[in-house]
Amino acid sequence: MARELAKNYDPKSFEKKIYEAWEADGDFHAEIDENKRPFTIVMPPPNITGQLHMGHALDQTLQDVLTRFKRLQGFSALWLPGTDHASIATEVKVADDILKTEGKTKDEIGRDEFLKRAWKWKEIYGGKITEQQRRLGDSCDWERERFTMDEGCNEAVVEFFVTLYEQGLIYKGSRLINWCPDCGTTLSDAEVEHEDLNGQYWYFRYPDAEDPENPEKGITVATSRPETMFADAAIAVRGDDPRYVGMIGKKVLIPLVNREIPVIADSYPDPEKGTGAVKITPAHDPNDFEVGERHGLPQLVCIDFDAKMTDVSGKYEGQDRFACRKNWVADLDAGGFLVKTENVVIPTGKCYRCGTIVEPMISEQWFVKMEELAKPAIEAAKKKDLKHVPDRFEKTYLHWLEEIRDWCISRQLWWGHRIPAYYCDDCGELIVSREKPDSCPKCGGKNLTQDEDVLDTWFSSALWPFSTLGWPEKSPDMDYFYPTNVLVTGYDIIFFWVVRMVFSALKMTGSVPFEHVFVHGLVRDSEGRKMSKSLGNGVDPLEVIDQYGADALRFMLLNGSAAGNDMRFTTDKVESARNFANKLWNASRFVLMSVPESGLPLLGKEEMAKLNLADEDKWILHRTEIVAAEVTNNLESFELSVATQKIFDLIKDDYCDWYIELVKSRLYGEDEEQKEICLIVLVDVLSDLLRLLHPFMPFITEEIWSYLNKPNKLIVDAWPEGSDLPDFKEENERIELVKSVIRAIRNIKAEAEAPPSKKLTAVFKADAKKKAMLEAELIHIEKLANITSVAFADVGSEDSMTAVASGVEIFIPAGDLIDFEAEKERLSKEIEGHRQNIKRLSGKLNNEGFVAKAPEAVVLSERAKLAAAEDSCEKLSQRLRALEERLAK
RNA sequence: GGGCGCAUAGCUCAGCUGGGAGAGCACAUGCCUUACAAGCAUGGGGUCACAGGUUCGAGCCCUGUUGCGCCCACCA
Repeated sequence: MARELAKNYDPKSFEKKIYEAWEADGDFHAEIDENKRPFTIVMPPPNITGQLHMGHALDQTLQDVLTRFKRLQGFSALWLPGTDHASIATEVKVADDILKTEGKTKDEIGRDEFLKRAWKWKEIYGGKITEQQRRLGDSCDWERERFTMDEGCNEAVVEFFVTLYEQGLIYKGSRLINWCPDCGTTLSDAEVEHEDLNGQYWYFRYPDAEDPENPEKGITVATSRPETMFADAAIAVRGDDPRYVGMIGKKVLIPLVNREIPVIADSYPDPEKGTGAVKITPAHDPNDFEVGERHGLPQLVCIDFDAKMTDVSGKYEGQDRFACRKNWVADLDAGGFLVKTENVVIPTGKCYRCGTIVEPMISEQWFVKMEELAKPAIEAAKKKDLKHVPDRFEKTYLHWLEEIRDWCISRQLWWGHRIPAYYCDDCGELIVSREKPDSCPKCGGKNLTQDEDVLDTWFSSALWPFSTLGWPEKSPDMDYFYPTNVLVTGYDIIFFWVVRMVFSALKMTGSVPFEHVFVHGLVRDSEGRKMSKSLGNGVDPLEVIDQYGADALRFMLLNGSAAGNDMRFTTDKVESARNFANKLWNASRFVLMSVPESGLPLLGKEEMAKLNLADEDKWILHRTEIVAAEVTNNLESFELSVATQKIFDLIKDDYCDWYIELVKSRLYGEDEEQKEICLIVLVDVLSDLLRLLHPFMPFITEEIWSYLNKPNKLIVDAWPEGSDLPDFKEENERIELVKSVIRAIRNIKAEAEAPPSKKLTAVFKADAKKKAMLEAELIHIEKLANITSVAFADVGSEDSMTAVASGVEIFIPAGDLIDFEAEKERLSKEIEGHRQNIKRLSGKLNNEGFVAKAPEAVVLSERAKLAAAEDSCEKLSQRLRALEERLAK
């Protein structure tokens, strides 16, 4: 062959070139093709603010493997990429950037100008991440790339919002919400992270309104947030709590404030907790809010949106909530109202973006009513229309849906989809509409103002699997590619995103958005810690790619971690993957070097079977076929790491370590016909290996493929689907026998520390059948075990080292190399091993239960093992006795 | 308070529906053998956390225990 592979495997020299060729030729582009079956994955859109990290690398690699596999299988495989506008995260970054570079705040710059900057940001950083994805080898259809805030997505969001509103599933209301004082916006429940903080309970006495000076009277309550006392509306106790039954209906005073509040009976207080009496602050606690609703209590607000105290807090007005807490407690203590304190762990809600402690606030916001929407999503999982892989994650999914509360979707931000609601400036009428109305339908006024707020990012992400395919239009893509097949994502995002996509899709498209949810874990650092910016322990995938190549990184991420489990990133593993790539490179180089200038005839499997194939040819063809079938199976069941391991073994062990070595004698021999035959097989099997490995290591396989004079590129070639080759039973048996004999001889020689240059011969004692098998393969044994000559005899010379392999007794006359004491020990150890094996097996076979109940095949195979062990044991024992006699002399 | 995961070779981890444990790295020994020293060959090393149970048979299924980790939770 004219071209030879470069001497060294250097991924840098071809990865970029290969990717550009794929992209330029449109190999990633999926067309609607009625002759093909569709396969669709919609990519979880990375945030435009982000850099590609190891988590992305894993997530994307998994998707790419599935996509490339299906593409090779002949599907019209669509992997649809895109990025997410990431409302809060981006807004914070852009605002920081403006403050840093221009010294202006968001408000100073104004909404319109801010949005212009944000779009510019998007152009710069959104493009960065897609460049990084190209480095990884992502075979996604860039022609269909989308953005969660592009026109189509906006249309989908408006349609979704208006539809839900019209059906009464979106409402605006004054409810208790999570407020981040730092980000200045509401958060959904999912955006609040819980952390246990050391805190305390303060026990304060609320004096009896009728006898305020009497320290024996009144009610003591515990609180972890004393600063909310200014907004207390009642003290609640259980109606049947004997301690407080007499107080119900009476009034107490908020200490120092001296405002009267009632003592009410409610089911909420738990007599076991605290003092059994609870202060009720409807505007600052979700439970209290509900109690307040039940009893018609006033909703006083003592903390404002900046986390500062309001005017109901008297002299504390304007103080920060935590500063006030400190001062207020001191004042209460001085006033004699502090009964005691108790150190406790307080579960605290924090903003998932900035870590600020979330303040529950009462506020008028937009909500999605969840109960009705959640039901079909629960059903879909239970009916297995939606399948989680591994299935344990279904629990996470169901748990979230079953506990779900109404979803607060309005955000006090600018960067995002603006809520399609309009207010009439004249009469205050609220209009929700797909288009901005010309006039107020109620009063005819022309002055309409759109709601200032934008929607939660996840409100648009929820539509991603279908908004990207053209919905709400009845697009051909929707008909063909939807519902999608697989969603690949980390377990940390199931409730943020997966549940929302499912219920949104069921509502709007009438079907689940994807059939499988393929869940993966986190990539941790080498010590098992989460990679994080603050720890500075993140590993940049691009640096790894620069050093080892994208294929090595991908292979490392895929190999040796079970689905859904976290994995550790170590350079060891990347190196090992790179070494494997190097192995394949060199094996291919060897094959290509051997192919003649004139080329080889291209034969199909059936034609090849008619050639005068050697045993090893048939063996490797068979092995490849078996592994191809297994790997297909593994990939279809999402067992990607098992699949990589099998391909690894096939290439390294079977092809490189055995087949290539077995074939060398013919390749370097004189028989031109045999030379050509083994080259045909070498190339054919190599082609299949490249096909099998391509989804995992796309670059190196495509690069090597380009040297094989194939009519098309590997990426669009075909998956090895199996053929009608016979099973080559006898040939395989012969090769396995040869392998085991070679291993035994190598073992003996290694034990004797014989250098390979030492000329040694071998004598075999074998029955007629095995003798015939071995005679047919002698050349291999001589070459691979480094033996100068082999003879068959009934007994080996006394100064031989001995082993038994598959019933063949092997004698290596080693003369001066033998240390007889060591040889004796070696034999004894070997015999002991066999004896234990015999004991175990015969025990098993003497067990009537086993013989009666175990499958026949198992019994037969155990019998065969026993016979083999007895045979080996017997032969080695004879040998040992002879050795001992000789030593005795 | 509820749920989930993990415990297998010195280290990092595989092990599909139960039929006597594998890989990579590390270690030891011998090799520059014309694809590969980013390599080749060979070897050592495991009561599969513990205790019960089911089964002819358990790393795998059931129950309990211990240790580590994660998630959820309205947090007097």
